[in-house]
Amino acid sequence: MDAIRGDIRSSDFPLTGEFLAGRLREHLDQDDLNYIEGLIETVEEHGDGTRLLERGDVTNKSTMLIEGYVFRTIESGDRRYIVGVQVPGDFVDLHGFALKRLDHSIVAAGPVKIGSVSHESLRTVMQDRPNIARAMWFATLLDASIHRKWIQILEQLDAPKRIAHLYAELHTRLELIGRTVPRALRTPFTQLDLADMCGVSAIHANRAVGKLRELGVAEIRRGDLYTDDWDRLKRYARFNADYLYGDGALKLDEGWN
Amino acid sequence: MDAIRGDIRSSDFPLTGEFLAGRLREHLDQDDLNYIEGLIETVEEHGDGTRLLERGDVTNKSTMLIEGYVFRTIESGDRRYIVGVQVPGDFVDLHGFALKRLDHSIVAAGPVKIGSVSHESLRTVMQDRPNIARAMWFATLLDASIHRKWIQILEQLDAPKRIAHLYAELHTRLELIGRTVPRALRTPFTQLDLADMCGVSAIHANRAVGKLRELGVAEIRRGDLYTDDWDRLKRYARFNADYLYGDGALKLDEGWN
DNA sequence: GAGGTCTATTGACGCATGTTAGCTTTCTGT
DNA sequence: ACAGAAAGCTAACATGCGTCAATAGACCTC
Repeated sequence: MDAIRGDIRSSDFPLTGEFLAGRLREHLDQDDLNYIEGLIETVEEHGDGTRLLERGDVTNKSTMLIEGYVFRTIESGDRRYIVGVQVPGDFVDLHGFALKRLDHSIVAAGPVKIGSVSHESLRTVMQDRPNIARAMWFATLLDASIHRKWIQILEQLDAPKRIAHLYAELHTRLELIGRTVPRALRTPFTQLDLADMCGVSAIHANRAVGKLRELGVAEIRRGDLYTDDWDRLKRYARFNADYLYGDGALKLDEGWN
Repeated sequence: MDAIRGDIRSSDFPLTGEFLAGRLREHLDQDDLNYIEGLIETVEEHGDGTRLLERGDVTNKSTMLIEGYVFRTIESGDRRYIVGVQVPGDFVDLHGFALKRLDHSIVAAGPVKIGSVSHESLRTVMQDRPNIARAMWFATLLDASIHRKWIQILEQLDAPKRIAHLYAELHTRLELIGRTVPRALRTPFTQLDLADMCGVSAIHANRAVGKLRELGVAEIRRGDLYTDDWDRLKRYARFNADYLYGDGALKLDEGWN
């Protein structure tokens, strides 16, 4: 009975477009970006814990995250497993456009602002805007690359390094959309959230946070991470940003049409 | 210096087409399937351990697995982490078509037969054959769904259940392309392979295999699994096949064009 | 500002898993 | 048939992590 955790406040204020389309920006021209902005039919704000999409749902629209973080979760037994995190500018359920049902749920981590695009509009995009269609496929391939890295992390690292790697990844992803502050990374994650992302118990996540503090790698308080030395943290987590394709990874020079 | 493990024998015998395109089959008509068959320019056989594609490679062709198994691997330090397995009919590097470099390597697990399609041909497909383009996007989305399940498995299950889940998944995937035998599942996997897929040490993989035997869930000998009761094995592994989208998961009724 | 709830923290104990070492079985090539 | 190599197996001990129990701090509501 945690449904009340969510707090829904619809709104329809205009988009600035400033952060719209996130990672897709770098692969699209202004005309394409305006086109995408025009696709967004509704914008909503939701509170922490709101269940935005449910595993098994059949949808007729796709969701873009504009502000905040969301978790991709799979519930099994009475536990929750977080299998992914999205940052502003990410489409969270493009796969719901091509696949019938969703294989996992989408839950707000902290307050979020989301935009919706109807699948009808997306079908038009696929037909008329090959550049945008290509960028959307790219976005889902990037998610898959991140999934593979998470698999490797779970196979390779212990709990403290997993947590450090998570923050290193988020820091780089936020950097790519111009959203970092110098010596910190602010998130609404609880230690239980960290535990569910790293596949350990909440108590062990607490131990891991303590170890990062003890080692002087980072201080994590109520989800916010503080560090004087991102390079050291990234070295500690064996972080290598290649899998995020930050250098313009699309084969732009070889358009499909 | 394990390079000698691979044994390369080129060949150009004709395709039967019988198992071609695997999971894509169910979403395409005969005309589309013939078209795909025509795309395959070369067919090769390779021996166990052959490194088919290297992390960081920039490719100008994509590879379809026709016979055998391949691993998606990431090497780090002196260890290997297996982040995915493909079965016959799977494209193994469609992402290399849209992304510049590969984020992981592809290695033959046992002898394999592979076909190659040039990216030039794929660009034509994207332009002229929306049905096939859609099916290919679907294939990469299905891979992402499987990745998410692996993340959950690593977060949730202990080593014996991970191994059972792996075989349950492969059994279902092979069933979907009509390639199962009644009470067994034959693979060329060593216990070290199982360990690298499950994120445990080889010795612990051995313990886990022993436990499955002891419990009467399954007998695994040199990669081949034998069981009298697949349902029991799947219950033990908490396996639920939804994430494999075996029921015709594409939104066929809503074509893009 | 008092009470309640969620979150963070600590300690004790047990199980899962890693590491090292050595041994046995099976495969492979000659 | 033989020898070497690869794979599988077993035991002993160390560490990571889970569980339970209890407490402390932070935030919210009234």
